[in-house]
Parts: sequence; structure tokens; C-alpha cells
Amino acid sequence: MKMNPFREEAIVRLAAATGLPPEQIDSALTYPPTPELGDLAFPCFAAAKARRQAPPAVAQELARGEFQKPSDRIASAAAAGPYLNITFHRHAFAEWVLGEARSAAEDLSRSAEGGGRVVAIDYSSPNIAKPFHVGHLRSTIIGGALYRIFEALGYRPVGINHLGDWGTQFGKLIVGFKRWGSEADLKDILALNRLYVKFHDEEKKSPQLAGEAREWFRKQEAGDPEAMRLWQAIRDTSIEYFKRIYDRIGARFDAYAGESFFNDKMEPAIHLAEKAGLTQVSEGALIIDLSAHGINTPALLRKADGSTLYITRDLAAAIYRYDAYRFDQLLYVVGSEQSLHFQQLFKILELLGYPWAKSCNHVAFGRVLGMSTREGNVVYLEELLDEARERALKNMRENVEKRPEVEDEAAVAEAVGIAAIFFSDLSNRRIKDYQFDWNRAISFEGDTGPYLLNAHARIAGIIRKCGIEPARSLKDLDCRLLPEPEAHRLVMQVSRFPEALRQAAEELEPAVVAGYLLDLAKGLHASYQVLRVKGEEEKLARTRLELFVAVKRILAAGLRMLGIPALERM
RNA sequence: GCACCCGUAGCUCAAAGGAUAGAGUGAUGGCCUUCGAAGCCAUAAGUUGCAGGUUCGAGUCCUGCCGGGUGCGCCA
Repeated sequence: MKMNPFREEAIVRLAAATGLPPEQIDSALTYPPTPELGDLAFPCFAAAKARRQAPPAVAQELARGEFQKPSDRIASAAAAGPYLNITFHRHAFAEWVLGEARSAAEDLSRSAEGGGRVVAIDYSSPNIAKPFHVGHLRSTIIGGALYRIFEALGYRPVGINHLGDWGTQFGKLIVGFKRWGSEADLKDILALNRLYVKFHDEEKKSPQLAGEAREWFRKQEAGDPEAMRLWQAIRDTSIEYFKRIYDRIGARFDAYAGESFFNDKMEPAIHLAEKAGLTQVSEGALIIDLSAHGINTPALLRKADGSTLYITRDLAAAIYRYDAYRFDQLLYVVGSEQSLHFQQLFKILELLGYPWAKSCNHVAFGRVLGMSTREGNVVYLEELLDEARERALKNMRENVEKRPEVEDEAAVAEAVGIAAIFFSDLSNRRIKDYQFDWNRAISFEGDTGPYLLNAHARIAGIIRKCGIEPARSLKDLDCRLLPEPEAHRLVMQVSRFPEALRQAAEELEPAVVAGYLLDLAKGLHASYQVLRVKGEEEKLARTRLELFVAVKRILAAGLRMLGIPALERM
């Protein structure tokens, strides 16, 4: 969708009249609290300061001067205290919006503003051999949403799944396998999980197990054949399991470069740090002291036993990623509890002299609280999705007389369940701890994913049943037939889609898109009793239908970005 | 103890430093012979944790408290 020419004209005229730079006016423009006041609002405080006048006087002057000139786009402007409220010729505006929505049917949101710049996004990145639970889901869906938002804005995103497939946890699993496991367990993700849990239980009683695990990981890093064989088997089993989950929730990645991929790249990275004079040996370990930079915890590059750590691999990975992708931004979608780790990492990159260090960003998100079964265990993702699907199915069957149109009941239930889970997560600003509640996460009423699906399916129903063919071209429409406040509200909301995407990308916050879609769906739900299509005069019916079609396209595009497929019937 | 994050309606959350702080949920009361009621409309609910400060203007920025979360050398 192109830049709004109505807004553009307002900016040009305000710039001419006030002498302020257009960019400043663009960023100052807001919206009036109610649509009756107008379609754009210009707060006159900055202009007043520049001219040493009172803001209301400036607003008056603009309304009586510059905005008296006739225009095809701007109908009027009125001073309201320190604000200048600008009202469009609404039929012309509607015509422009519907035309945009129509001509850009393949992808409404497609924009050139990203200019093909690369945004590398590290997300999901589960730890192999640990169960995939709801905490991993947050990274997966936030990262996936950012990926698609950047893509829509014309950036070139690269999705990287930095699998946790190297580290001491393999030592733990190998010890568990050696002591309590069988060969068959290597092929069974649940059995591997049990071994991992058992190791931790036993470790409390027998602390020497931790040392054994470290020793196995040391052997693994040294290339010990037995350790490598077991590592390979466990890794294969885990990846197969992850792919099944990703398939179910529609997660995709461009690269699966796990931590093990950087085995041969860690020593060069360590050498760089040594050459730069950053490192020192402390208690037998190789560290970087960052206390001069306000970080009181030193970063450990190498343990006393010679094996490497998480940050060593992340350091090598960042350097590799810049070489491979020449990214404009590198994003890490990882829980906020790791913020110290990323502070250290980014500071080290900066100290190594990489100018792109400042382009690295930790997209932190809060913890998932209250997430456990009756037995007090964490809930695995698959259980969660199954439960959501079952609740959706139950709901559908209870109201079967109201939903006679659903053909594939099971598929719809799955989609509704996923919409509920995804949206309840994505609708919160990511930094907040996420208070998980079964009833809320799987709720289908109010501000939920299914509410959005319902708006989409409702429009699909109108299109199917209204009895008229959609307009072939804009000539079949007459936007003067859309005088209702409900219609204007929808037109305004549709026009603001690109704005929502831009803000979401800027703040790295998919919740902005989620909130936007809720507004749009509310506007739709509040309008369709008033804006009837069926049985109306043909031109009126076509014009209203066209508006609904535009809303439907935006809902589908926005939902898709959040990882939620839209439904025609539900 | 130090560092980072969070305190907004009973609950879960919104609000680029800008107009009368808004939604959902729960509560109460209405709306299905008319394109789908997973919907709509209405009512009730607030000292934005506390105290200062900056600003024409602060829920938003700064300082100090209070409360909660997370992290703090050989896990990831």
C-alpha cells in the first residue's frame, strides 16, 4: 500500500504554512479522539514555539488561512484549542483506500521501504534433548511474526534456528543413557526427556554426576567417537521431533545452523579476542573482564577444562552471520532472563571493533508463568495444542445448528485452537511476563484469535450469500454511498495497516499488529448490521461489499503475519 | 548486595511527551422471522504503587523510595 496522498497533502500544506520540516510534521500528526472531529490532527505546540505565538492562535490561523484553499482531498480544517483537525473528502478517501486494497490484491502490505535490507532473526532455537514447551513457543511465534512483518515491509529476512545442539547438556544425557538407558531410547524423544529429568533428580543425591557429565562433554568436544555417535543419534531424534512440531504450527526457517555448526569457528573467534587483548586467564578459565564497561560479570570463553561455553559459540555465530548475510540488523528472540548474556556478547563484538555490533538487538520476552499440569509438570506444546483443539471442537459441536457450514470439522478445530494459543501470546507486549491461564489462552470470546477468525469468516459468509457479484472495477462503485460513521471507521482502519506494520517493525513488537487487527475486527463486527449488502440497490451493495472485501484481505494478511491462517468457514 | 525488567478498572492488558487514560474479561440489563450471536448495544468500575523534579503539557522522561520478577565465573 502506497503512502497516503491525503496525509501527504496535509503535510505539504502544513510545512508550507508553518515552516516546519515535513518529517517533523509527519511524526507530530495524530488522530482526533473521535471521528466527528476529523481524520487527522495536527498539534500546534511546536509551530507555536517557533513563532512565539499561543498554540490555539496558530491553529486558528491555519484553519482560516492555508486550509481555506480548495482541495480535491482535504475538505476542511477546524481549530479545536491547540489542535488543527483536518477532515478529508471522505468519499474520495474511501475511493483511494478501496483502490489501493484492490490493486494490491496479491499482497496489500507489500512495500518497498525495507529496500531489500537484510534482517537476520535468531528465533525458536530450542535446546535439543529438552522438551519443547510453551517457553520455546514464545520465541518461535514472536520471531516468526517479526520475520513476516519485515518481509511485508520489503526487507529480506533470514530466519535462523540456532539449535542448542552442543553443550554440557549432552554430557548429562550421555551419562543418563550410560547408566539407565537402552539403545532404543536414542530413537525416542520422550525416553530422552525422561533420561534428562532422571539425571537431574539423581544429581541432587549424587553430585559427582555433574563432573561425569562435564567429562563426557569434554570428550565430545575432543571428538571422542563414542560421544560423537551418541550425540549424532540424539540430535537426529530431536530434530525429527522438532520438525513435526514446526510443521504443525507452520514455523519455517532459512537456516538450521545449530551451535554444533560453529565447532570449528570458535577457536578463530577466541584468537580474535586474544589478539585484541581482551582476554585474561582467571582460575584456569579464559575470560573477558567487562567491568570497565559497566558489566560486572566477566564473560567466560573457555572453561578450566578447555571446553567452550554458550557465549563462545554465540560469538563465533555472530561473526559468521555477518560474513554470510551482511545483515542490516541481527535480532535474537530470546527470553529476557538472558539479557546479561547478550549485553556481554554485544559489548565484546563492539570491543572487537565490529561496526555492526550496534545493529545487534536482543528481542527479549517475559516468562510464561503458571504453566503447569495438575501434577506440576511443564506442559509440552503438543499437549497444549491438543487441548486447544479439543476445546474448539467441543464448542463447535455445542453450537452445531449455528455452524452448519463447516465441512472439515477437525481441520477447523485445529486452526481455531492454534489461533487461540498464538493470539493470546502475541497480543501482549513481549517484555511482560505472560500469565498463562488455560481458560484465557483457549478462550474464543473477546479479544482473541477466534474473534479475528470470526470476523474474517463472517465476511466470507456475506460474500457467499449476498447474491451479487463483486465489482469488476472501481467504476462499478460509488463511494458517496458510504456516509455512515461505521463505514468511515472501517475505511480509516484499512488505511492504517501499513502504519501498524511499520510501528511493529520499529518496536520489534508483533503485539502492535495484533492490536491493530482487533480494532479492525471490532469495526467490522460493529458495522455489518448497519451496512447490509443483501437486498440493497446494486451500486450500494457493490460498494459496501467492496469495503468488506478490503477488510477481509487485511485481516487475512495480518493474521498470516502472526502465523494464524484465516478461515472461510468456522 | 549489584544490574536489568515490570507496577494502569476486581482480573488480564492497551495508550510515539499531547485533547475527556481505553479494551477485553467478570457483574448487571437489553438485541437472533432480515448476508453467521465465537457477535452487537448499554450501565457500573481509576488518587496510573508512593514522593519529588523536568516541561506549555507526564501513565509515558529524570531522581529517590515501596512492591514483584529475572540475572549475577566455568548451564543454555
